[in-house]
Amino acid sequence: MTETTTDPAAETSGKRARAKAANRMAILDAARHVFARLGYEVTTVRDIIRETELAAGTFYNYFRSKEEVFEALSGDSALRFSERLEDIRSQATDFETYIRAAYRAYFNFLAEENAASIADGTPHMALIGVRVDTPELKAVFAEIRTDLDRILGDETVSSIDTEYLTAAAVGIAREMGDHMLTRRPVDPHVAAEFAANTLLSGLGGIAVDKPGE
Amino acid sequence: MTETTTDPAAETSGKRARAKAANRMAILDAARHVFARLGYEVTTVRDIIRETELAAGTFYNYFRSKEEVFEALSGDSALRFSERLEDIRSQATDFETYIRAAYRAYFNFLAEENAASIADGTPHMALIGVRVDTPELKAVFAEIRTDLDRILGDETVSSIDTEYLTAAAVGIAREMGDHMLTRRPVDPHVAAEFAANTLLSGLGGIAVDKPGE
DNA sequence: CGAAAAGTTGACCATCCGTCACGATTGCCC
DNA sequence: GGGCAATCGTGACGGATGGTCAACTTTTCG
Repeated sequence: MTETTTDPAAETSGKRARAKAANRMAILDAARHVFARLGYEVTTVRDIIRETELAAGTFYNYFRSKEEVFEALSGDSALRFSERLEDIRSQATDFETYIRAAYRAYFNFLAEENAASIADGTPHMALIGVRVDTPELKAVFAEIRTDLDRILGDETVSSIDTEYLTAAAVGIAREMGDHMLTRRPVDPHVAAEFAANTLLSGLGGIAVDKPGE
Repeated sequence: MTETTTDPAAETSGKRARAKAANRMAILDAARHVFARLGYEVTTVRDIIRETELAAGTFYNYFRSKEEVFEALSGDSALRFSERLEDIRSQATDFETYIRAAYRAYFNFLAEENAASIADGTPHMALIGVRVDTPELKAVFAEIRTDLDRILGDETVSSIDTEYLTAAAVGIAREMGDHMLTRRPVDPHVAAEFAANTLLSGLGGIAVDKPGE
């Protein structure tokens, strides 16, 4: 009984751990706001820490640099999307179903994550001009490729370059996503259908433009 | 005869203009090297200027920041590609011909521009992790969209969302381009064919994988 | 309760950015 | 040629940021 608090993932075990979590969260929140207000490039670590109650030195107990904060934010985002992909993966067994569901999920996700920025006029991080490939993002791409490998392995005999196929699918999503966010109103459904039709049938799939329905 | 040197675009009019051009070129060359050697993010203006014979203050007579140098380099690159697109535009009158030629041109261009980086192991700027949308790049995208507007206007009756179509085409190119550059050997032909088939026919176009020829 | 551990603080030094007064070089007119 | 005005390069300087660290405060736990 020397170790009573053996809760592995206890929500708030001690005062120390609670403060640690709160500080980390405060820095991330401040960073989100400052990035949106000043722009990522010109933001300094001082700008971020000034938005909190903490001292300059404390920042470096949590992150090594401004870039690492960005990656944490971006990583969280990628992780949240990865969870949605999980559901899609388990339910879709053929290529078309998977692709349609994945694009729907992605464009909806993008619209939701940027809902605040869309309401006021704030340009969101995706549109600031830089696009960073974090490890978490690459991990999501790898998951998608694994999914495609599995699905296409069942479906077809000819060998397909799934690395390129994944790249094409991801490229369509990323580039179209930027454009979708600039439109008013933002319509994830239209974007998802367009993207899926393109990847499934190319120009032919989008030219006929759903005759019925 | 008071104005003898009325050459509008004279190559090297005076000593002053020659030095100006040489200095600008020296800074751009130095920047290219330093970006490749140290990485774009950590490079400072001092690092760039130290690679030249110039003083620190002189840098700011030519560029306002490191970012502006990057945009100049990237802008030049976009302009060079735009010239190739010019030829394609004038020759291609249908969608398939245009798309195939454009992808071939792009992936070849990408391979050529990064030939040096491919030879030694230097990771090139496209792969450093950031991707910046310069005005010149956006201009090229706008050109492509105009081309598609014209070609598809002739070809089909149904209205197509050419903004999204351009985004999809561009997204495929950019994302696949990154992957192409990581392969050894770099094969622009394969990449171009894959990209074109995807945009033209979607999965169907790449699954059958050219039976003849 | 008291000592060790963990964490916070803010000052500190090195570095970088962007500016600017000064000096040198060039263009130009007589 | 000679001399003046404009242009441009120079390098030091003020301001600001990055990252560190010794001292201090708070929590944990025996």
